[in-house]
Amino acid sequence: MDAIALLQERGFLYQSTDLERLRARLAQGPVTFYVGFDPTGSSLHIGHLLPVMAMRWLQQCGHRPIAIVGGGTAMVGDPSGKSDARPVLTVDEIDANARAIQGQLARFLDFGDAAGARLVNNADWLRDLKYLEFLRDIGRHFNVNQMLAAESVKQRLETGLSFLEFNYMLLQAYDFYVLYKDYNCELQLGGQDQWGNIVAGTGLIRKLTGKDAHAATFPLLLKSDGQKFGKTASGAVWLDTARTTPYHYYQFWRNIDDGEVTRLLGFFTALPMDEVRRLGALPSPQINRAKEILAYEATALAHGPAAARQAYLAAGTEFGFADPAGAIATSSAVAGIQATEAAAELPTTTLPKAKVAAGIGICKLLVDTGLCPSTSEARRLIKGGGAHLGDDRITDEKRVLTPADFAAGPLLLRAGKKNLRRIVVE
RNA sequence: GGUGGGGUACCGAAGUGGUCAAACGGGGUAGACUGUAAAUCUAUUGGCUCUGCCUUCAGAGGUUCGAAUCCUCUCCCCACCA
Repeated sequence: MDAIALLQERGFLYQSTDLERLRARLAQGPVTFYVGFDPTGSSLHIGHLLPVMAMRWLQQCGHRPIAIVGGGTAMVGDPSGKSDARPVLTVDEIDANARAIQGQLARFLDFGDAAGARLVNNADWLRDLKYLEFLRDIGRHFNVNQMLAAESVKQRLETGLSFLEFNYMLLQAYDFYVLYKDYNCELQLGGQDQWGNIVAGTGLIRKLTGKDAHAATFPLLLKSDGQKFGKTASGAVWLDTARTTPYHYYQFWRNIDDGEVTRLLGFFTALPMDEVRRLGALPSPQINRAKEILAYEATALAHGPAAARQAYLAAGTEFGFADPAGAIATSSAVAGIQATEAAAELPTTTLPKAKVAAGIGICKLLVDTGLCPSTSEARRLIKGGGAHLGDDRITDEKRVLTPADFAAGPLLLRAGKKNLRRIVVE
């Protein structure tokens, strides 16, 4: 299949170097391409996912992904599209982060055999750079006037940026050159805010080798109201299950705006596009089925079908299923899950018997279960009428739970509509 | 290096001796309405053993009955000049 057509149809392409040449090159045979990831955190989040999905498609089309973690560049800081410089990390932190990130990428990409995806750390060639040699061989090819014209730099010129940050473009261009030279990497992909840095790379390659490399960018993912995508209440939605449970991951996708459904199905699921368009166009209440499918598919990709199934059942048990009769056709595996098999896969907290016998304050319980970050927050929640025990609203913040409360079995403690915890005594 | 202006809660931004846990906006959370949506409206938004107490206004000292507000030193940022 024409990889360009596929990416275009799914909405992945924002801008690129000569598209027809790129298309022709991709049709010719396997192309090695790369995307840079920032190792300043130990986990990817949903904001990183768009490039990852694009890499996945390209790999399935027979091309070879390189994920490069900026171990060297992370020690510098990047002005692109950010109002502030990045934090500077130690070598050990960066290495640990890189390993964690590779583990997450492995769920989406095949790192398997020699022809599989690769993870490369640019520290391998940046750390030993000699300044004078770099200036002489690389620096001479950069025109400061052009660099200043780059949008990412322009913005920072208003607040000021250091020479060190300004150099980021050279380093990223150099990365591309090294990959081109040593890894036969012909294509760089990145967010649209990276465009300046990316074409700096193709420019450098042309000057140094006379050859043309390719480049393309992804659109910036924003919610329809212009807010940043992938942020929720508790911050980013992470791929690390310790930070964002599969259930919450599922819930993030399940609660997406109506208007985003088509776009997100295209980006974050592997469903055929005609189905994506059909699902995204579903009218008012049925659109919820499309969101369930999106949530299931996205969770299955990130955490596996078993976790996705559990999340789907847990959420459905709590909030109801959008299409229990299966009236809406879909090729998604979610169709095979019977709503009736809904087991209570709810997040559960177990309390020791002795603790309950002594009586446990409701505020303390809210905090212990992780539903509230502090006692004050728990009190506020209760005052605001957002705390429920089963179907009963909790009105007394001093309420103490005793064994009698558990006589009828496990209790369901809820903070707001969407956060709940099953409480079991043993 | 010089001169001037700044560093306030999640972010932006008021406050310039007591009435300041600190206006206002954004963001978050909760409630109502709904479709586990959006929009809207309302409440809330440092912590706690909560009619009170404790810790916050870059950091460290000091003045004062009392400081985010005054003084001293330190660190960082910005603008202009060199």
